[in-house]
Amino acid sequence: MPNTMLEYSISDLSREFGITTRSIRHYEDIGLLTPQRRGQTRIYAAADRTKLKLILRGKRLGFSLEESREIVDLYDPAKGNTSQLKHLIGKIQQQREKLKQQLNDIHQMMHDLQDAENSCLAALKETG
Amino acid sequence: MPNTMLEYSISDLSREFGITTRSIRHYEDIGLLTPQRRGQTRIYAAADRTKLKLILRGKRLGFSLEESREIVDLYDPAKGNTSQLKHLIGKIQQQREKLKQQLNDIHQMMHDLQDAENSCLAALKETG
DNA sequence: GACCAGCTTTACGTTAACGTAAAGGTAATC
DNA sequence: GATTACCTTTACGTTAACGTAAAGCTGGTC
Repeated sequence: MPNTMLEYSISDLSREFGITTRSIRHYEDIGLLTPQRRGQTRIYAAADRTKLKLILRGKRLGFSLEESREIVDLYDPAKGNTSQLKHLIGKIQQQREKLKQQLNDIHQMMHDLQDAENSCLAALKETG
Repeated sequence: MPNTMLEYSISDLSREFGITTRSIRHYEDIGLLTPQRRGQTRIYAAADRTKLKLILRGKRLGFSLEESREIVDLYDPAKGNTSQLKHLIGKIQQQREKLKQQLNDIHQMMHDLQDAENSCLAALKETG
């Protein structure tokens, strides 16, 4: 149902992603989403849905909405002149560096979890 | 200087990690750190420093302080009876699942960044 | 003994990201 | 035509994670 549709209501999206309509409207309030209107009712297109996915992925990675804006802006850039393009590539590289740091942190944490589990298992074997 | 020391002042730690003393005291307020005292002055041991590292790593991964508490609690657990140990292993597994989701998100985002960069580079070749 | 650097507590202020309530419009259904 | 199920706007409230200011103790130095 979700991916082949042409348009979505606000509750379609709220149901699909398990968030409130208030959140979706909030993202619009700060300019992260700009859905069409039919009368006064919001109509979301596939591109809006994609942006919402990017926002929520950002949230899972601990991004603020302003940080997610950078990601969303990369999704439909102005495609202007050369210097803008080079600026964009710079932004992309920045995001990469941030993700690399997070990858590093995750690996460290995974390692620590392994240590913790090992000592748990050892303690279990001692006790019997 | 940092790693071989026996004790640290609050400003030692704030300097090393680039955070304010207010933050460090805040972590103590909510029970994430419990340094010794000399008089009324806080004295931090290596274990406190390690906990602080865990907290800050959690922050970089978007963990709330309450979520980081789970990680810190894994670092020096009560090591009680069998059922507590099994509970602990459950917690560890939960953290692993969360990190796996984050790994997934990072890989997706890396992929998207690659796409974005490619279309930038393509646009640059057209123009230039 | 005045001064400074660094420590302390208390307490009110701030920002992000929504939650929640109030009041009302619209369109299909019983 | 009244109920139901959506949608809307406006606006005040809430929580986490500190920021910031005020006021004061403490130990060394000029």
